[in-house]
Amino acid sequence: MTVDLKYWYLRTQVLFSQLNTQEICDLNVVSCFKTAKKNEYIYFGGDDLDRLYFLKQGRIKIAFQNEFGEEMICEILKENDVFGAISLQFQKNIRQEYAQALSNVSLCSFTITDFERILEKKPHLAIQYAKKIGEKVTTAHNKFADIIFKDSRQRIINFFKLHAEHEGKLQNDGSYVINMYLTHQDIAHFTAVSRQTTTKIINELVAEQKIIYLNRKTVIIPNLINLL
Amino acid sequence: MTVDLKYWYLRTQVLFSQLNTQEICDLNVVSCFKTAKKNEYIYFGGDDLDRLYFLKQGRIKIAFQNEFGEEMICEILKENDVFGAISLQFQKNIRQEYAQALSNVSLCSFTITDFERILEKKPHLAIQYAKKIGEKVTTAHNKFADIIFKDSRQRIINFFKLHAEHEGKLQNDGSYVINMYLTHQDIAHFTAVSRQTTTKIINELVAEQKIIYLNRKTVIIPNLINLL
DNA sequence: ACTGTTTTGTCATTTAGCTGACAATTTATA
DNA sequence: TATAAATTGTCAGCTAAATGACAAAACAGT
Repeated sequence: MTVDLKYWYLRTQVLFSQLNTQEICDLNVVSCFKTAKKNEYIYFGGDDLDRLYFLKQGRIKIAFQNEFGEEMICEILKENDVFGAISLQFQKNIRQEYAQALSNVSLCSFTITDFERILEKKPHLAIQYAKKIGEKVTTAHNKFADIIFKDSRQRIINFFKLHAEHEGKLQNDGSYVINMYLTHQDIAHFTAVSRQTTTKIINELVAEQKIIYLNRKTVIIPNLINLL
Repeated sequence: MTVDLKYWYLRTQVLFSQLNTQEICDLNVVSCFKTAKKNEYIYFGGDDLDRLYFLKQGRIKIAFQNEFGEEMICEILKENDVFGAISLQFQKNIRQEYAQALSNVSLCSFTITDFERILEKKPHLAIQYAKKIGEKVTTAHNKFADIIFKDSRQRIINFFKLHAEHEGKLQNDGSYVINMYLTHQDIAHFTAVSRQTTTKIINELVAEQKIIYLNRKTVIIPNLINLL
């Protein structure tokens, strides 16, 4: 990869957008660019416990598996999101967590020591980083409340709401068109509902015209308010 | 409060421990000290959405309520923990979250703008802060996996394990003595188990001698390995 | 167009844990 | 020390959703 392309990569990463060329250059010294194909693992279990990843393009999921291989999806991340050793510490207890590409992805990564060295020099970057991580806490707590307080139907409805907000393109008529790259099984893992129940509920929502599956990859939500 | 006492307060806060006197002095200008009695709310719903709190002493819980007033405990925090507007952004969607004192507490708080101004000048502090927040994400994700993968018994066992690690005093014989300031109801809210089931399971664990309730305020865990 | 694989659809059965209801016990307060 | 309040103990009945087991449909690769 050329140096120019590396500049461009980092410059267009929102978190790093306010750095000047010299600063970007400093970053490049220790940065590492990478692409991965759909379904590839970025890290799995004990891999790279000291690495921090910035998603440049594509979608990945952060998930856990239990001893029976059952999956639970914590987060679905898109461009400009960060994952990996986000607490900038070597993580021992994280062996059951992994990151897997949901599409072809491109990303860059740093070791936590390199990244910390950079943050030492760029307080503003450190603040932006702290904000990003803080948002993750809020997201996690909200998802938590969802699981505890809401039944399976409400959780799946909430999934479509969130997905419309993150992935949907708002049309003139107020509807959202969503590129649906997740299967029922994925949605089930994200909402902590069984696959069968997920299918049943989605079909109910389709029957109620609250969501429309044009095909397996395209969903329309005619009215987000009416969905809830 | 005297200036000297304020110094002491901040100096002994782990996060601020590496600052020199001048820097502490800078912090003091915008800091705000406060105490609260047991059961008092530090913030509730839409209160102080732009404030960040550092717990100096005591215990507080971060919890949510649903529309029926049912509670769910996200986190139980002790000295040196941080809470409130941790993402350093005015939080709109956080109205159902609140912080309540589980004991008499003392804490200091900053507005997010004041705190950010300080972080701008102290990159190291910003990094320490980011680490602290990062740990919250890990904690939340682990708790998540717990709720999804484990049954009520395992969740309650895990609660006692965590509580032993955070609150227990390790004895010579390998047992932990825990100051138990939480009721069955609190444990139920923390583990997302009903109060009745919590009581039943705790009594099972007591019968199995895995935990010993000396009285309602003192629990002994003879052997942490054996508990799991 | 054919064929294997993935995804979705459906249902009968089972179950973990909630709910409500009340008693017993412990702790706080007058 | 008496009384009220909070906490814990117990149980029968209920229910949301998981499970397992297939069938149908859609999709992907050749």
